[in-house]
Amino acid sequence: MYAEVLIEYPTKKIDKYFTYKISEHLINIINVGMKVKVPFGSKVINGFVMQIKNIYNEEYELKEIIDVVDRELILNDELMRLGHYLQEKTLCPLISAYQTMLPSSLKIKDNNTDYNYYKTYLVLNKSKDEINEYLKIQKKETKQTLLLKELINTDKVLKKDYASYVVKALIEKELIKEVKEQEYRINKKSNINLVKNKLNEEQLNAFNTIKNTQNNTTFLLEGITGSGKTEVYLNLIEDVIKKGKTAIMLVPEISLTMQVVDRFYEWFGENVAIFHSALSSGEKYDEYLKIIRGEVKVVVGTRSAIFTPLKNIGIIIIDEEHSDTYKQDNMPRYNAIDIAKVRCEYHNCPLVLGSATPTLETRARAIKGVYKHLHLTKRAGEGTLPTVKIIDMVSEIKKGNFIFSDELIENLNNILNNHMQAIILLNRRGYSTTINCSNCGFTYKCPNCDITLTYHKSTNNLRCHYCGYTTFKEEKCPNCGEDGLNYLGLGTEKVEAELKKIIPDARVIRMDQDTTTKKGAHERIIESFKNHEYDILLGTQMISKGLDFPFVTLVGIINADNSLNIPDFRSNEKTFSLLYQASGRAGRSSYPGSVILQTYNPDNYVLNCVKNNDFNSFYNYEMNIRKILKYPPYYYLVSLKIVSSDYKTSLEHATKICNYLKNNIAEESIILGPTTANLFKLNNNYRFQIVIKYRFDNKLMHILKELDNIYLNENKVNLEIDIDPLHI
DNA sequence: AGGGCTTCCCGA
DNA sequence: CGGGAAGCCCTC
Repeated sequence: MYAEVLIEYPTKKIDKYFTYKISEHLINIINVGMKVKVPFGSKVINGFVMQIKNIYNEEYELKEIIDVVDRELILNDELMRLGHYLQEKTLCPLISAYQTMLPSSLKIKDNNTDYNYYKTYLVLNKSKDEINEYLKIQKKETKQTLLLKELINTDKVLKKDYASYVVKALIEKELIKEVKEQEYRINKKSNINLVKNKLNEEQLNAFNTIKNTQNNTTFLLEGITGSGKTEVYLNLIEDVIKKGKTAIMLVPEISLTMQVVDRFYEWFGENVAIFHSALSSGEKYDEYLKIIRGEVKVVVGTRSAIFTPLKNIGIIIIDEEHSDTYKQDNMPRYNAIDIAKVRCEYHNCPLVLGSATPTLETRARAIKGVYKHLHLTKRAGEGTLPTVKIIDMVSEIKKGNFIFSDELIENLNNILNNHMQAIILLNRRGYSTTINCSNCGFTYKCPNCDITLTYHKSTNNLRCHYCGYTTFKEEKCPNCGEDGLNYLGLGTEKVEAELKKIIPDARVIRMDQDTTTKKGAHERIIESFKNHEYDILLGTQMISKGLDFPFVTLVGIINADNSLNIPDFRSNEKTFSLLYQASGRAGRSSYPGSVILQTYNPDNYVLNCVKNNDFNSFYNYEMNIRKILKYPPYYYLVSLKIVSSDYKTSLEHATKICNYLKNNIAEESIILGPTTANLFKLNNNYRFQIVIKYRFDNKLMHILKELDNIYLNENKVNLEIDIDPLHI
């Protein structure tokens, strides 16, 4: 017997099958989809068995498969197919497709690590009668006799709960022994006192419509913030489980969605596996084992959870479907929504996309009838939508208010007096975004990237938010030596400092990338804010998503136009969704909420749509722009980035590729570029970009594949092709 | 990817 | 002529 093996080097150059002999003792063990250890060149490396064959015309002598890495963790038929789909759609090496589908703990180089987690228990080593006999002849009660009695009653106890010398003595007397049992690191039980909120009419309607669908329809569940989408999901999954099937639910970022996850544990307890990058590799391994052993019915996780090998899937739900975390921005550049569609087709089950602010693409499809459109227009429970007020910062600055408007301060003070809570959003971390010298014009810039460095006051250093370059800040200008350094631009750190000056009594907690680097930091911040240990939660966009705090009645948004000025065709959409979602954090319980939106463009259409809670108007306005400018959903996009450490090489190849495309792709398709990419210099690499806009182009994929192959063998230039990019 | 082998360039 | 860097090719 012979096996075709795909080697675990994620390079396109060796992304092909290598034939190995299967030795006698492995013939009945090795299966398609298994991970095996093989000799490759001078090394021993892991690979996946892709095919098994009976015959091989011996062109040259074959090597033998050394061993099987794991007998349980294998790619099933569905995942094997998905791998080919990924390769085809994203032009990635097949091996990287399979690598993203399996948790990283399975990619370890040496396979001597046992990821299984054991607990040691103590059990009796003799019959209970014998032990009773022994106890009778003991004169007095000791720790040893107590443990023996305990074991007569309960059969088994945890070793670590008892003093080691007691255990040791009893083991030496051969009265008890140790047993090791494999345990899962994460073990949650469902809540017996679970309160299930009654669904309102709209929720019930959505629930019933989806529940009664037995084919692979895609639904858009468009529900305003606080309309109780999660309750609909929970009921749907409960129903699917009743039917003996399983479910996957994707969320943007688990650490920010812990509130939702806890709700899942309450409902489904040990039937839930969670799956996200913040798990330790051991935890990840355990959760994966539960899934592969068929011990869980529900998987809740981030992007990569879409690949978990649940069998007999009855529904896939993607919450906050507009989130850009569903698209991976390195190889393979896949979108979890596309994968979900393929899997739903395979299992012939419904796909639910939920959001208050779906992407224009999704909504357009729903309106066209490609997806089934369901609406939740009312807040569940007692909540009402907040009132939004736009503040013109141009006139505030004339009054000397550079960061906070009078009205925001006044409202914050009211919040404190009424023992309520507030959220302040500023979508930029650090202290100030630029430091420059008023004397000579010097600006701190990243030596590797084409960007100014952000000043972080707490650590007194300057950082590049793209490549991580860090340097210390001098007291005087490093260029002219004068005392002329100015701090321009606003970050969360500075807002925090200002807030402490203006409202010294307020207890402020800041949440951004800098305060959440440690494991569990998100949860701690959210928990302590929920427990009202703080009055104000200040943070970047990570505080805008899905959080539910009943006492938050004010949301303040500083520099609401920040993200409008990013040069990307989606910046309006991103801004609308960020501000709308952030606003939705206010007034989620019986206390009415309000939102203060500070901007330098008070007349901006997008901001006024946020103010009026009017997604519909925003949608029509933005669709019109997309139509005129020929962007999605009217056109599809492909982005090609040409990257080289040498400026000239990069430009030359960009021009060459551009000409090649112009001569080969469909005439109606549009080519933009080559232009310098958004971050022209990144990590000392010069980046040019070409964008293709097309509607129908049956030659395009073939041409892209061809280009991709040509650039495999170029080592001075890299070509990165992104199909359906989220950003250009 | 990583190792081995070939090629090519420059100083002695 | 020799050595070292750079490029090329192979891995079942």
